[in-house]
Amino acid sequence: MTGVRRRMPRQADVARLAGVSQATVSAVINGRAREAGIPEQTVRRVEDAVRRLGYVANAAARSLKGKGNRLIGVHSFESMFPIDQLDFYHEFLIGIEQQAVADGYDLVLFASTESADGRRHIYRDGANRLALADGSVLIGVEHNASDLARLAGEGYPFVHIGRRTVPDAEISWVSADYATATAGIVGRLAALGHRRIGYVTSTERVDVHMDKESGYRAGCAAAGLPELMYVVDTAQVTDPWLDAVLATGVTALLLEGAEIATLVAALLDARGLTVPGDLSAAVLVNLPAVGAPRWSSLRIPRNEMGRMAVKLLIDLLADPGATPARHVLLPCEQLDELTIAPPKA
Amino acid sequence: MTGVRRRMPRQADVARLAGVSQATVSAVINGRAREAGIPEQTVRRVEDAVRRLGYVANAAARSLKGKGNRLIGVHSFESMFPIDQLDFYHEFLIGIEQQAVADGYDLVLFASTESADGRRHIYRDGANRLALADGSVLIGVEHNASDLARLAGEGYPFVHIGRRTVPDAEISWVSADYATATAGIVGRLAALGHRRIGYVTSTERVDVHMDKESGYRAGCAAAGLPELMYVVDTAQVTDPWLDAVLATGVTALLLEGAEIATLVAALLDARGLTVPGDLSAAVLVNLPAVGAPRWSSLRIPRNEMGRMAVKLLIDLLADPGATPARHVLLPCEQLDELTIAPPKA
DNA sequence: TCCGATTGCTGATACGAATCAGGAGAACGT
DNA sequence: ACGTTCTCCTGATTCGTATCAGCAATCGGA
Repeated sequence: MTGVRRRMPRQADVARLAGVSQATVSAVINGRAREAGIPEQTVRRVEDAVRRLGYVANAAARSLKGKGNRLIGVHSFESMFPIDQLDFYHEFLIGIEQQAVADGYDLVLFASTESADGRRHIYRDGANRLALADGSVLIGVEHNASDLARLAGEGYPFVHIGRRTVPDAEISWVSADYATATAGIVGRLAALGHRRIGYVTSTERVDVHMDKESGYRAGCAAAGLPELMYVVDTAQVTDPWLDAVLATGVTALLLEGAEIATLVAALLDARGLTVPGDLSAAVLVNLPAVGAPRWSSLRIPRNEMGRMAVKLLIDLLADPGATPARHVLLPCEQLDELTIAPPKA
Repeated sequence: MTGVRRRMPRQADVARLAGVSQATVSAVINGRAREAGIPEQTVRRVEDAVRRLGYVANAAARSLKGKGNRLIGVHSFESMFPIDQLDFYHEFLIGIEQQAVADGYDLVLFASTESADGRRHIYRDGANRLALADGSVLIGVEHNASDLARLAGEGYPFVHIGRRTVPDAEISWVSADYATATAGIVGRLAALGHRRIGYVTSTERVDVHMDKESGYRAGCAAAGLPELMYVVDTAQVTDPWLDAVLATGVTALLLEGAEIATLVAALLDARGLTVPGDLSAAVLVNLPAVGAPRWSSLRIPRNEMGRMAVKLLIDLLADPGATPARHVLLPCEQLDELTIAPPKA
């Protein structure tokens, strides 16, 4: 830094130099000169003074006056830049940033609310940090239903990435359309000739799981197939369990997540069964692009979700009165058919 | 959202609820309660009201009054989350976020200043957007010397990631110590027996390049070797050029960046020369962890640089008066010796 | 010549928080 | 009983900008 931080010139200084009032300077600077009926002459005098003094508008004062400060908050319930899941938040952020740029908003990453255990809270000292921004996009795998409910109750505008239902609160969200995607996979398997398609899901029945479940049911119904659901936690995925599953005559399995998939793969491998030779399978999450075993799985449109969340939020901000919660489902592609094939004859 | 979006509560609202004056609320909130002789009783009443209303200080008003708002800006001259260079900004951001969390600051990503051509400016409509944050960390490959000089001239506190010299302005920065790293590689090559070590650098002589050059010179001087510099732009990296280079009897080459390295590799390959069998080589940048050809190269401590930039900035903020610019060089490791070997006998 | 409209501004005020001078009331000393 | 000190606050003002009501001067028309 070169100089001492000398007092910045303000509109009053410009006004004095140009021989007009501060209000006139404001009008000229904000391009309201015509509208305010200020002649070219005066405009030039003011612009000249601005240049001579190197006047720069004070952002704080400006946003204090104006309604918002064109700041969109981004809050996650975990560290935003985790080293081990590089692409998880990253892709959402790309989308969020793109849309923010497009609409002329800046982003505030709320990081300061991390407690000793690494979890992040919206409220600190009982105060809502997010309120600093005009509105916020929340991302989080973890639930923090009470924070969410409170936030919604306060009427603070926010959009959640990922469907979230919280008792006593209507929350706006953007989500991937898991239901349709899951139904689509069931349909695809049915078209290939599968008649008994199983669905292995997790015991934590969070919103995402419920979406997939309803998609599975819809898919089975549409294809006239029986529902064969297996609700397990990872500790239960053992040989006897697999025996029981296979005994039901399934020729294809939908698997909830990477962990279950890995376990099932190991068990199948141990008894010499191949995928998709002996059994078709698809994993209902977005597996990382690189990484050991490849599966038929889903592509979650993270970038689009980020973009849409910001769009939705800006909509919400523009809407002055009370707004019902809004929801957007984005199509979720099936990635490929690596581990899907017609049933064994 | 459930409720109508009511006006954000202000200190006056808190005051009314707590049955005190706005001034008292301000004192309590700023921890000046003792000092102002406000009894525990009243403090608790105020804190209670704050909590009940979900009051949060208005950042604009606060910074208008000359107080900080615990916001650190991050500004890059290009898009912060570019798809093609996933790890470039990302690692800096990890470091920046970590340090910000540690010191209880939030981050503002200044994205809104993107012009149609995708470049980002600090000034928009003549106003310094960054002024919203207490200080900023700037990252950028691109130069925008005039913006930087202006910012420095205004006395706005910022730290640049990457060494930047700008005429007529003293800029604080954090940089990788390219000079020492380069000298180290020269030394290592000399120790392996190389007597003629060439240095291929780019015609854009920006600060980073100058650092490496001085390291190269220092390394040569220390080892008593001649300086063999080749300043080229990529269009010049052709067969005749390589002939000329090899004619000088070099047994090892330092290469400025990935692009030059790729071109040189292709030319060497075409004439059946191997690296490091026939020629040792090292690339003086941080090559991506994954990607086709592996080279001996540098590891730039991006995480640490991000952390240090924030630390430095917070120091700067704490220092009230005029501060001379501060500079930090972080050690920059040589990654490995993949393409370095003793000279051919 | 007087009325109304238009031009070209200005003064006052609000935004929300911080700060400072000061003041009411209680407690204490003499 | 009266001055002094303390405790616990409050009112008024400030930061720099935006906005709005309004005003003086000029002009056009009848």
